[in-house]
Amino acid sequence: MPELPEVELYSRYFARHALHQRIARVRVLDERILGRETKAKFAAALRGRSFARVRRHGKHLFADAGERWLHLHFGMTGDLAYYRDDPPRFARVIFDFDTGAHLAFEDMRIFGIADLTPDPETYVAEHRLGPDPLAADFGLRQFRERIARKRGVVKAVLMSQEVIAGVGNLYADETLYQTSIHPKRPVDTLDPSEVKAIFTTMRTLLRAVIAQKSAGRDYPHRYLIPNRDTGERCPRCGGTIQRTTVQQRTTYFCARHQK
DNA sequence: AGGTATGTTAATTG
DNA sequence: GCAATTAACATACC
Repeated sequence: MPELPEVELYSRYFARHALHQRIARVRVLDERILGRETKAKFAAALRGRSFARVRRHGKHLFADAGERWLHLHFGMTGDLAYYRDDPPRFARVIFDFDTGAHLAFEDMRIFGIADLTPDPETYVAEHRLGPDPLAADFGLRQFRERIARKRGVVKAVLMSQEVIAGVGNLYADETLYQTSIHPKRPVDTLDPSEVKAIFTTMRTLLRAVIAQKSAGRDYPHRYLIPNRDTGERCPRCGGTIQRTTVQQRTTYFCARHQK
């Protein structure tokens, strides 16, 4: 279930449980999760080491293992599980720590990836990821510059990981819903105040969801997310929630107040 | 049985 | 070169 806020929670979970323990063994249960990395190289790079710290960039998680960093991407169904007894059903890679505990990277659909990278900066550069919208040095000016170079519909731009890294289908819809902008508005028709509203709303939203979820709470009722269904009543204006498609992704919006 | 699912990439078409 | 579209990846659920 991973967009930026979820990966931020995974990252905190990783940091809370899985640092500073010697990795006694690396078990790759399904090699497809490694991408083009080989099982032998992957295991050899991590075995005997320990994770010193974690970093997140967009939807990507990195864990420092000394020579190299472990890189995790969670696809649609990735998750982490730290446990002592029974591994999760869809565990694809398991790190056995010498403490007797285990960290599993699980991913039912295997759209995610677990591999190695020299460091997060290298990965971000190689994959042309845009800035993380919650990074301390990410600002409105930068957001404007990056958006100004794009064409096409606004939702596609928000979801493009090269523009900004971390927003996916749900939070793109939610951001546009909260800013009253139609997901199919051509991005070059947005006026400066709308771009600013997207910037501010998106960051507030991402932070709020992190806080909300880390406190174990559900999405607020006034969000679009819990009302993502054709024919639902818009909790903001009483309009009707409609469905369309953008970039092959199901898109919900309020037909009354999103223009 | 068919449609859908919080993601990404490659190939194709305009 | 860019944007839109389609397919592919793999699995479960309703």
